Amino acid sequence: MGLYHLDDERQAAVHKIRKRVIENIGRNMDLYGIPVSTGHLYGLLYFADKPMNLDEMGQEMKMSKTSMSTGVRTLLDYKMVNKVWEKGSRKDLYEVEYDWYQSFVDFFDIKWRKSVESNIHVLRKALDETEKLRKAHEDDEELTAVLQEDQAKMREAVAYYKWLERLIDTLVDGEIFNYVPKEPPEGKI
Amino acid sequence: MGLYHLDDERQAAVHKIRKRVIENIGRNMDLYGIPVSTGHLYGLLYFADKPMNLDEMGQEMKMSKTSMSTGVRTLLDYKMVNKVWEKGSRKDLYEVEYDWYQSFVDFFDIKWRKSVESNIHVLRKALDETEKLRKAHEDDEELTAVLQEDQAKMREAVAYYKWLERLIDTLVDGEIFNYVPKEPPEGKI
DNA sequence: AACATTGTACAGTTTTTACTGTACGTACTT
DNA sequence: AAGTACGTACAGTAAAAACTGTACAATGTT
Repeated sequence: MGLYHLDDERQAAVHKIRKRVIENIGRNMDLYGIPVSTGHLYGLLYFADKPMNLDEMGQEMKMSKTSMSTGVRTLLDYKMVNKVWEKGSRKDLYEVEYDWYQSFVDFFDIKWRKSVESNIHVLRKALDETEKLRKAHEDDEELTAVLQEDQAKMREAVAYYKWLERLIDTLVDGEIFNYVPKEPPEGKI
Repeated sequence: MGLYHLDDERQAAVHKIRKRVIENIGRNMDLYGIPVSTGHLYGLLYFADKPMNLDEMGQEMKMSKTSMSTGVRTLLDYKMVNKVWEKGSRKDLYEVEYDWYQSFVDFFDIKWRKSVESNIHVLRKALDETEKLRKAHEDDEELTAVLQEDQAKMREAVAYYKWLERLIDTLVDGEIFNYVPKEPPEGKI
């Protein structure tokens, strides 16, 4: 973590402060459906002042290299960390994506959009089948009533998901920042 | 589910269509950190044409009443279902919140906001401690460099979380729908 | 007051998820 | 080509989460 040139006491003090932040980040990362330990890994990388390799991570996290491998892969899938190329080193190096706004957007673009698309697809298909069934039994008033109810609900659902898609679009194209602007960090310049 | 007056074949056809939708909703519900089975429960309630009690749910889901109880509680916490009062019945009745936009907003207002607040709190505290540590060792250039780096990162993080708070605000106060408007459901009037 | 019904706390079980160690494929080095 | 270093697939183990059955408190009924 690049602070081993400090004397032990001061190093420990820095570590202690970082640790609480890292653990909090890790804990809250379950919002993204990410295991706590992978969240910790993220936190570790967040404070690292240079890209890390799997062995270094394992050492710091006191976990197996295999776990680091899978953890990093998860974070890569979410684009929360990036692979870094460094001449000389044969090891793969990773660093966090420091643009958290981008990470937030990517999360929705990756996970939520997939879910939304799948839901719309299934609903469209169900609407189709419902319509067929309805037409095949137009004389059956009870059935018609049930099917129309279902159709109304499913059309509402599709409308909602399409809204969600548009919302994700405004995130991805950055338009959201016109509505809800970023502000510069507070504190000394 | 209110369709037992239909003949068996047609009833089965309706069930089959609903089932796939329900399962998809359930599966995608893990985005909210909700167990798949609770997602299914939600789907069941979604298609129910009247509020259900725990025994009915257990029967349909082929699961224990205890599980229904905890499942419903989870959904209540997220405001995805509402408790309904019906004179006569001693049993508690529940129905889904059909306003999915509202459910979406509530989810962020409840889960994300809590997380954001906790993160800001921890970061502010860490920034404080960092500042104290820095002032106590102003002669130590190495330490100062490390701490300033950490401070810069944490201030960025706070700025991001404050943005997230404002985003959630626009969801909660409904302003988001001025930017990304709802559209009426498609299909026949 | 005795009895019945309902929801849930809690302990125990099952199922799922996270983690580890080994073994191996790939790619670089000599 | 043999040797070495690296990342990950895979099988097994440990830990966590979901689920069930029983017991009981709260509330309503007779």
